[in-house]
Amino acid sequence: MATIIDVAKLAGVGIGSVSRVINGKDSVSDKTKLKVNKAIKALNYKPSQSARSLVSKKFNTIGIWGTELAGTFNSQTLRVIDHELITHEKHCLVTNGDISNLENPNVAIDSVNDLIRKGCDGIIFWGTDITHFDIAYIEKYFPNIVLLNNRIEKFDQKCFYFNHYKAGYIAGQHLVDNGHKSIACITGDFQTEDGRKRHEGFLDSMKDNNITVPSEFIIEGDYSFIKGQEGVMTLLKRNLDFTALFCGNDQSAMSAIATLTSNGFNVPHDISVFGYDNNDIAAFTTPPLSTIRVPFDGMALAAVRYLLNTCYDLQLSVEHNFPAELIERKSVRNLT
Amino acid sequence: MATIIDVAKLAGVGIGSVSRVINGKDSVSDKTKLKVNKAIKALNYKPSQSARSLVSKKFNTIGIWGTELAGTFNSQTLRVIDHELITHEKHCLVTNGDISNLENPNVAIDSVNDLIRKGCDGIIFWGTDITHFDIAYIEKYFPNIVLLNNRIEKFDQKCFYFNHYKAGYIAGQHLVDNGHKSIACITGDFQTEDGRKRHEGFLDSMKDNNITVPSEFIIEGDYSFIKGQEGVMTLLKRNLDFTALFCGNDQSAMSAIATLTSNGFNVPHDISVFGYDNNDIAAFTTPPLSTIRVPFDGMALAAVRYLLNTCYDLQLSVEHNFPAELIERKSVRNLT
DNA sequence: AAATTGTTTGGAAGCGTTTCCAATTATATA
DNA sequence: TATATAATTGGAAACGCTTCCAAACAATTT
Repeated sequence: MATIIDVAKLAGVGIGSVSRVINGKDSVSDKTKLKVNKAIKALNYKPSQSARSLVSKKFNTIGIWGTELAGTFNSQTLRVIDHELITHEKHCLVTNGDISNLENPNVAIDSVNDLIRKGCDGIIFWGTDITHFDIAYIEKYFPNIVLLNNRIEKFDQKCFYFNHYKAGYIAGQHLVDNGHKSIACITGDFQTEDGRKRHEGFLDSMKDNNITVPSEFIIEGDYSFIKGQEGVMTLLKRNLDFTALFCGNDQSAMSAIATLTSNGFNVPHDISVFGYDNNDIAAFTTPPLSTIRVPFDGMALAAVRYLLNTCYDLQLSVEHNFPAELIERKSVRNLT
Repeated sequence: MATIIDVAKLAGVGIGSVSRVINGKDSVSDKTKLKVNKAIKALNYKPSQSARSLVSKKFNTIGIWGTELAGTFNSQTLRVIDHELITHEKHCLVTNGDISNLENPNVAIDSVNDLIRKGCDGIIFWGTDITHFDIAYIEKYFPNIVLLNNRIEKFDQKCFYFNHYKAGYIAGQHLVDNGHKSIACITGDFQTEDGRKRHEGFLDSMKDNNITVPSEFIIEGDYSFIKGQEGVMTLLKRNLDFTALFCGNDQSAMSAIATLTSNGFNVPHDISVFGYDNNDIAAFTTPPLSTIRVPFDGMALAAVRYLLNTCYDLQLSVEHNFPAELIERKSVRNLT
C-alpha cells in the first residue's frame, strides 16, 4: 500500500503539498496539483482512514443504532440512509441495539459507546427502544445525534417523527365515515410511544363521534403477525359483535385478515379491517388493505440529512413535516 | 478523552504496561494489572480505534456488501450477522452495493474498495448481484471474503448457499404428489443464479413425472409483489387451464393469491399456490402459504463465523450444509 | 554469595496522516 | 530596479496506539 510519502517522492514534492491537493483546501499551484495527481494515479494511492481520523478526529462515518433493524420491514429505511451517506462519501456503521440483555441494564448505553469509540461522527437512533433518559445522557457528551421515528421534546429539532395521534384519528374517522359503529382493535405496542399515540388518536375519533369502545373490544398487540392472529382468536372467542377491526400495523392486519378468513368470515363483507404503515405488503393482502401511509423513507432521508449538516457543515435541505395520508383499498366495506 | 498516557501516569506505570493489560497478551504482574485497571476505570478510558488500527492494521470491523439490503425481507439476516459480530466485539460496516449506476461500470468494485479503504478486516458479499469476475478480481488483493447466498465454484469454501435446484425439485414434486398435472409458474429472477436454479429443479421434477409445462404457462418474475400480480393477470388473460401455481418466492406468491382471489378464484380450491423462502409473511397469507423453507439465518451465521475465523484466528464451528425443507400449509389442494 | 535463568518493565520508534510555521518563490507596486 | 506583498512550498510535530528491546527485578541453581 502506497503512503503519502511515496506519492510525495514520486511527484517530487513535499508531503504537505500532497495532503493539500488531496483535501483541496489550501492553495496549490496547478503545476504541483498535476504532478501529485499523476503520482496518485500511478501508485493507486488511497489515504488511510485510520491515520486521517487519528489526527483530524473525523471518521466520515455515521452510526445507526436501532432495534428496529430486527423488524422485518425496515430494510428500505436502511437503504435510504445508506444511499444518502454514499452520495456524500460517508459510511454507515450499524448496530442492532439489542437491549434484551437483562443482566446488564446499561446495554443500550454500552452499545452506543462502542459505536462512538469505533469512530463515528454522528449517530441515528432509530426507533423508540432507547429511553429518553439514556438519550439525554448520551447527548451530553455526544451531541451529534438524531432520532428517527421517535420524539423527545427536549430535542425536537433532532427528532424526525410522524404524528401518530393524528393518523390514528384519521383511521378511526374513516371507519366511522363508512358507517361503522362497532369497532374492535388490535393495537400497536403500548410499550412504544407511537403505539400509544395512534391508539389515543383512534379513541378520540370515536369519542368525537359518540361511539364507545368497550374494553373487551380492545386487544393489546405488539405489531407482530402472531399477535394479529391471536388477537382475532380472542375477539372471536369473546363472541363480540363488531363490523370493523383497526389494527396497529399492517402486519397484524394481514394476519388478522388471514385468521378471520380461515374462520369463515369474509373481509370486508362481514368484517372490515384497517391497517397502519402502508408497508410493502399492504397492497397485496387478500383483500388489499386500507391503511395509513407513514412516510418512512422521507423521514429517514430528512434525519440523515440533518445529521450530515451538523456533522460536516453541509447545507442539505431538511424536511420536518410528515403528514398522514389515508390509503383506501378494499378491506373496508361501506355500510351506509 | 483520556489517552493511554493519562492512564499510565495515573497508574504510575509505563505506557507499555498499560497496552499490555489492555490487550492481555504479554505477561504483566497482578500488581500492575490492578493499578492499570483502576486507572482505566477512573478515567473512563477507551482506546482509540483509529490509533490502534493505524499500527496494528486490524479494524475489528466486517463489511457487508449487498444489494439485498434493498429487499424488504432481509433485515433478519443483517440482525443475525450483527449479533454475532457484537458477540465477538466486532463492528459491522454496511454498504448497499447499488450497482444500477450505468455510467460507471465499476460501481461494484469501487464501492467494495471504499469499504476496504474505510477499514474492514473482511467482507461479506451478500447476494448474487456482484459478478464472478469482480469477485475474483477483488479476492486477489483482499482474500478475506465470504459469499452469502451465492456460489462461485472456485471459492466453494467461502460460499454459503442453498441448493436451490433441489428445493425447486421438491416443490414441483410436492405439487405432483397432490395430483396436480397442469402447473403454471411465476418464476424468480432469471438474472440471478438462484432464480434460475430453482426453476431448473422444478422443471426437472416435471420432466421426471412426464409432465410438460408449455412455455405460455411460465412467466418470468423478479421476486416482487408487483410481478406476482402482473403474472397472474397475464396468465388469466391467456385463458390457460392450470390447477397449481409455483411462485419464485413468497412475496410473488402472496400477491398472486391476492390477485387470484380478487378475480374470483378461490385458493386453494380452484387454484393451488406454492411459494418459496418461508419468510415471515408465509404463515399469514390468506390462506397460509405452503412453501420451501430457506434457512437464511443459519447461512448468515455460518458465513460470519467463517469470516471471523479467517480474520481473527478463531475456531468457531461453521455449518456448511443447509438442507431444503418443505413447509405444508393451506395453499395447496390435494386433488387425489 | 554468586551466577544463571526467567519475568516484568519503561519508553523509543513507528504507523500514515493533517496542520502548522518558517522559508521560498512569484507577483504587484513604487 | 528595489521593495512590499501574496502565493506556494517543505517538512517537523502531533495524533494515540502497538511493538520491540534493553534494563531492572525476581526466582532458581550452583
